[in-house]
Amino acid sequence: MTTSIQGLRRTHGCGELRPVHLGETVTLMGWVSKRRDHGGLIFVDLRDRSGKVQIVFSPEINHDAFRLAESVRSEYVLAVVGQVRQRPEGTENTALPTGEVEVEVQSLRVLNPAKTPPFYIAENVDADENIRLRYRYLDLRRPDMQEALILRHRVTKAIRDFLDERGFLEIETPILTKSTPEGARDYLVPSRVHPGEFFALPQSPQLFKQLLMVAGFEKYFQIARCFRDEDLRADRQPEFTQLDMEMSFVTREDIMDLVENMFCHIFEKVMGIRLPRPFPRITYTEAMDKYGSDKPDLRFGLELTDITDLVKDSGFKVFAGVCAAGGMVKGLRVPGCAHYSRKELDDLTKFAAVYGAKGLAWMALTQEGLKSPISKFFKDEELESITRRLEATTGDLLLFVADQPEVVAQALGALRVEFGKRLNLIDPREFNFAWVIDFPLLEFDEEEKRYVAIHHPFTAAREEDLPLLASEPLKARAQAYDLILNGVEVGGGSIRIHNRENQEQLFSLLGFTQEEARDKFGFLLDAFEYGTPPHGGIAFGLDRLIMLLAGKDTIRDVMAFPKTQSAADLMTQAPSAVTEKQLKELKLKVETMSAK
RNA sequence: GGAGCUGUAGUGUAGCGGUUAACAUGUCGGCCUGUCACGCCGAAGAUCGCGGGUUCGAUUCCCGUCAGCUCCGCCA
Repeated sequence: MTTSIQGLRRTHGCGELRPVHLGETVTLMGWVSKRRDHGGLIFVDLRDRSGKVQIVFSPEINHDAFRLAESVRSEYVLAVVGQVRQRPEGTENTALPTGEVEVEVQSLRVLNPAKTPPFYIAENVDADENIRLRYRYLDLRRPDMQEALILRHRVTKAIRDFLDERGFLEIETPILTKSTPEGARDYLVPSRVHPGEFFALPQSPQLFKQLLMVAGFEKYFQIARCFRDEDLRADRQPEFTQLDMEMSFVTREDIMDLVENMFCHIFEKVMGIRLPRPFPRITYTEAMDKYGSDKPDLRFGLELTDITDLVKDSGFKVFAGVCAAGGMVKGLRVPGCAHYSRKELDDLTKFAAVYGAKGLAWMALTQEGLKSPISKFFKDEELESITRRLEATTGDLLLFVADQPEVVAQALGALRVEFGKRLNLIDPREFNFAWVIDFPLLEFDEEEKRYVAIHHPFTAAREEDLPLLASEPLKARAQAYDLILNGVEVGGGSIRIHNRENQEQLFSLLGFTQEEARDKFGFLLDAFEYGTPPHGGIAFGLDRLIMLLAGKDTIRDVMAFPKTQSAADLMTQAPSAVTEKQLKELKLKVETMSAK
């Protein structure tokens, strides 16, 4: 019995068969999704990439095939030749696109048997992530994983078509590149030819794409793998994919306009959805004030309210003290939660504590009046003005955080999102795009006692804010923009610095000596002296975007072979130790070998 | 670096200071010609993640450790 497909040629995908194929003799190849053995009649759901179809084995059609089918099990790989026929009246399966027809099998070839898989190959597996990742090739056999990766292909295809149409060139940049300061930790690759020296894997193609602008390519894009050796999250993997773009002779408006058009194209082609344009814009300051986040989820309200001015002179020392120390007090009105128990409120306090809040004050507007452990510290008119400011009504719970502005934003911003979910204020079908603009150029890093770039060190300041760089650098705004979707940052970019003087000025603000700047970025500074066009660009986290389109909670579900939270590949067992010989060639010594 | 959750037949779960460790599903055997979560009968399948402690006795309580996940820090 051969296990090759010699002499056979697949004619259809399992999921393609319809009544129009009635009477046709077809050859199908695929996996056994399910076998139902009735003794004298065997049904098999045969699955391939295109879907499933029921095939029927009967001793009256082909006795040998029937006998062989008795030995077939889940995930066996079969080739069958048979005739498409109408299912008998009343036995159609409306749950299956192919449910009106079935294939009466005339001959069967078992191309490969299969061990019993460690979990079901089905739509909704509840299998342990451990097992899914270890047997990733089986996990990826599941229809919803296949759909996610097919969706991913269609998105990248739509992107390439769109950008090609507009004169963009896809150009590759090095994976083995130079380690640079700033930003994330680099993944390092030792050089055998240059012992003791290392390449770094790119955190992004940033510098190369700017140099492509210097080179005169004018419109560049790349679907680029990027690497960052930082701790993982549901939406962060050590290697991930960016849609990276850069353009010459453009303004911020040009870029934003192009990007909006591109997303409309993607959504129309892939999702069949027409996005409203233009995308709303919100300044960084407004986002932080109203939502406590630079990537607010705008699908629901629950805005934060500043009450610093109302409480700074109050008798409540906690609030007044924080205000006197340069802090602020903000409140969040949670509709209909005045009934929260002591325990629920304690849990909210713990929730806020994760984000650094030292406490969480609350007021409940119950039927019996205002309940709050802190109300006794306020005069009636103060309570009155607070509840009025928050537009509170009976049944509402008011939550307050008093702290430095960053802590208040983080803690209340997180509570806002939490209640958005708890109170079902979010429409899961909505795709809410927005731009966040006018980010500050710099922030002060308390640990390193120096300025650091919020976007990256190549971002240009807004023209009108250039003078501020010398006087009050923290007040200078950047020509930077982030694209957010449903509270997730899906992309960010900026107009870049394109002359040596401005770039050197920024490096010096960041605390680089001239020598350091020349050592790390000399090639860029040099390039700026050979006729560099004004340019700017943007990069998108492709994995995150696909995750949102696919309705998944983690980018692992839209990547073929992701890593665990400890940055390991459970299938290949990477990373792993290397031989002494390999180390020797690289002139490397490993200090401690943890025995695994 | 830190916090939390999870870890029990292949898989998903239940359980409890003393059990023959339960249920579903899968697997294996038997029966079954219209099922599609097929049905019926039967069987096998567990070092209760690992190590230590408390206890007469630990899967259960405590400590540690490993793995996975979520989050903070970190990261655009």
